Amino acid sequence: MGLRERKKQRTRDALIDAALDLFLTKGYEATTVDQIAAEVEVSPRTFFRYFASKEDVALSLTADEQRLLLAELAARPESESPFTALCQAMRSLLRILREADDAEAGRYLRCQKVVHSTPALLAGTMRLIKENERRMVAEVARRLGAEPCDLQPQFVVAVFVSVALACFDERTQDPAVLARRLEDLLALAERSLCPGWDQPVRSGAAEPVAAPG
Amino acid sequence: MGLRERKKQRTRDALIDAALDLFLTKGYEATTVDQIAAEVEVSPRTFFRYFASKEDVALSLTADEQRLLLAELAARPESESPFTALCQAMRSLLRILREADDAEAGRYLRCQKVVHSTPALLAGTMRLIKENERRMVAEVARRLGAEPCDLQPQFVVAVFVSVALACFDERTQDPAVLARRLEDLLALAERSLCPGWDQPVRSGAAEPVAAPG
DNA sequence: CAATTTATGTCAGTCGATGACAGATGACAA
DNA sequence: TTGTCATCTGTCATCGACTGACATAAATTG
Repeated sequence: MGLRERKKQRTRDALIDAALDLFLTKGYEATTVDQIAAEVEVSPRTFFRYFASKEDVALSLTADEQRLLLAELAARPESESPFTALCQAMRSLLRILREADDAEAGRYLRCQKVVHSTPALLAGTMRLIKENERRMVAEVARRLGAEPCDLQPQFVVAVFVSVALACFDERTQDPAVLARRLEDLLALAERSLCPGWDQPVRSGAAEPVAAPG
Repeated sequence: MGLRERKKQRTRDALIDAALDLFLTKGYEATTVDQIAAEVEVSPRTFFRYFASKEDVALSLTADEQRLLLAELAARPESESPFTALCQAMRSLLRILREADDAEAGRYLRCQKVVHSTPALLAGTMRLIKENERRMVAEVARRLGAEPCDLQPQFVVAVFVSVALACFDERTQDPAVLARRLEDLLALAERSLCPGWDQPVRSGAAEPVAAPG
C-alpha cells in the first residue's frame, strides 16, 4: 500500500477520533466542523472530502457494523433457519467487537456514548439500520424461497431488528454486557415464538383460514 | 376561541400545506424555507416561530399521529393483553385516518409520499417513533405490573413497532390499503407468537430453564 | 381609549455544506 | 534525478438552515 493511502487512512482515523472526543466533551451540537478540522490540522473543506456530513463522521463506525452484520448473515449456512441465521450473525458481530484491539474498542465505546446521548445521531442510526433491513429482507426472502415484498421475510427481519434494537436501547455500551443482554432477549423471543415460525409455510395448508363463521 | 388563535391555526395549516406542496413538486432538499414562507406571505423568521426546523413542518402530522396512537393505547381497557391493546390502538388510529375530511386526508397522503421519498424524513420519522416507543413501553410495563427497564414490555412493544413499521414500509399510502396490510401482518404475527406470550409470566414457573442437557 | 400582551418583520450573524480554482504532494516513467 | 501526471489539499465565495436582538404592529383586556 502506497504512502498516499496510508496517509489518507491516518487522516480519516484521526478525524473520527478527534470528532468523537470533542462530541463527548462538548456535545455533538456544540462541536463545529471547524474545531474537528483544527484538531487534526486540516482545513474544514478537507473534512468534507472525508465525510459527507458532520453526522457521517459520528456514524461511520455504525455503518461499518451494519455492513459487517450483513456479511456475517450471508456467510451463515443455508441449513440454518432465517431467524437463527440472523441471531448467529449478530453473535458473530458481538464477538468481533469483543475481540477488537484497544484503539478500536475505545472508538466503539465513545461512539456508543455519543450516539445514545444525541437524538439526531439516534435518528441517523435508525436510518442506517432501516437501510440495512432492506438488504437483510432480501437475503431472508432468498432463503425462504419468497419475494422481498412478501410479508413473512419482512416479519422475520422486523422481529430480529426489534430484538437487536432493544439490546442497544439502554446505556448498554460494554460489548460483554451487550452480549449478555442479547442472549436474554433471544431466550425471551424463543419462549414467545412458535416453533417453525420463521420457516416456509406448507403450501395449501395455512393460507385460506379467512372465512368467518 | 379568539381571533388571534384562529389566525395562528390558519397560518400553521397554510405553512404545512404550502410546504407539502413544494416538497412534492420540487423535492424536499430543493425547497427552501424562504420559498415556503413566501408562499404563505410571512417572513422566513416567522416560519421558525411555528416550526423548529424544515424537517419539523414535514413531520408535524406524523408527530400528531404518534401522540394519537399513545392516547388510544391509554384508552384501551385494562382487560386487554398488552399486544392486543397496542393493535387495537393502531386500528383506532387507522379508522380515524379513514374517517378524516378531505383536507386532512389529502394532507396525510401528501405527507406520506414526501416522507417515503426522502431519506432524511424517513430518519426523522424513525426518531419520532422511537421516542413514542419509550412512552408505549412505560404504559405496557404498567399493564404488565413490570418496570420499563424489564425485557418483556420492551419486547412486546418492539414486536408491535416492527409490525407497524412493516405496514408503512412500501408505497402503501392509502389508509384503506394500509389497514388491509396491517390485518395481514397481525394475522401473521398471531400465527407466529405463542398464546399468552404478551402476558405476565407465572412467578417461579418458567424462569429457571437455563440448565443445559 | 389606554395599557398590556403577543405575533410579526427586519437585521445581523453562526454554522453546515458545496463548487471553483490554484497550489502542493505523492506516484511513476524515462 | 527529473519531469509529467494524477490526486490531495487549502483558499475563497456562496448558499441555506437556523437564532438572537430589537422594533413594530396587532389583538386582548380593563
